[in-house]
Amino acid sequence: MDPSTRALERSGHRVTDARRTIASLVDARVGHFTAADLIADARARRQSIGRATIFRSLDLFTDLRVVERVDLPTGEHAYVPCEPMRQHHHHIVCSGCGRTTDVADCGITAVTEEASRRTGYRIDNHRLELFGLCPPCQARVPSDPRL
Amino acid sequence: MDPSTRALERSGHRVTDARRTIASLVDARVGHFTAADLIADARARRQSIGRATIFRSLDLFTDLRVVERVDLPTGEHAYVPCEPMRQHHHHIVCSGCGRTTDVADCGITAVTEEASRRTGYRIDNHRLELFGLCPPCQARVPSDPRL
DNA sequence: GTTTTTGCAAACCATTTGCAGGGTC
DNA sequence: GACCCTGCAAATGGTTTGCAAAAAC
Repeated sequence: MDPSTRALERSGHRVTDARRTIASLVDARVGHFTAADLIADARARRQSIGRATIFRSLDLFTDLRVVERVDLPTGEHAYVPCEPMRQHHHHIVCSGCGRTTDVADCGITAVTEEASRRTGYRIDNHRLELFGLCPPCQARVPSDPRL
Repeated sequence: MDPSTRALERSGHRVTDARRTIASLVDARVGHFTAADLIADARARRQSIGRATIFRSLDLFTDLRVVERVDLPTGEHAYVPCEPMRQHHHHIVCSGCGRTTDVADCGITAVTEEASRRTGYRIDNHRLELFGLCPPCQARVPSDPRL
């Protein structure tokens, strides 16, 4: 059974056709995607799922940590598939192909502690998103910043 | 002359009533605010400014680095007033009062380098946002996580 | 059988655009 | 006077909601 379905069951949510379909659309995706992308995917597959259901399921999957929401530099709201196991991590988003890679804590704790020391804030939460080019995209276009 | 106006002049943009008004609305704000907030503020002051002008001016002020856009954990798009001088910095947003404080590089460069080493990505850009409680808000509510 | 979920359509909200008139340099 | 900027209203795009029917447990 796939992780999304298992997450649904464990959390007491119902396993429905729509949710199964959406989970498989998410699995088929490479890199980040938007709700609109999934809506288009569903239509392309001729699997009719209401727009509202897509949004509702993405919310649910976000709660279950099957996906995570990221805000792209453009302000667009996107989602990335996400290992539910991993506790705390960040995403590197490739601006070439959109693929994302998770990275665990790389010393960010030291940064938040330093910031806290400097400002007196009690820091409860942070968001770190990294943007760049993944190795294949670097190889493909060594010098061209677009794609 | 206030910094926003100076920024307009230096950049060759016209200094208009609408822009002056919006600059003063921004100055009057404490903490982060949305475009909708400014629209409401303008209406409250009975200074009629078209919605479109607010959006256009906020875009312009963002380019001029008079304000900066942040994405709140809720996904809301907000703006924070911002020292145009400071080159690279991040924001700490208080979840109590919304106030924000700038912090310069606190070792984040080491983090991005480490992430790059681990993943092979060429990291071009990053976004770090910190959320927590500012000192006054900690004092006001030592134990209550809300406000 | 009860409760949750879906699909639809409409509502909603934030943001953008086209364009004619008005203001700034 | 030329060009930039504004306001308006309409278009747009993304997201949410109410509700009755359908599905899951």
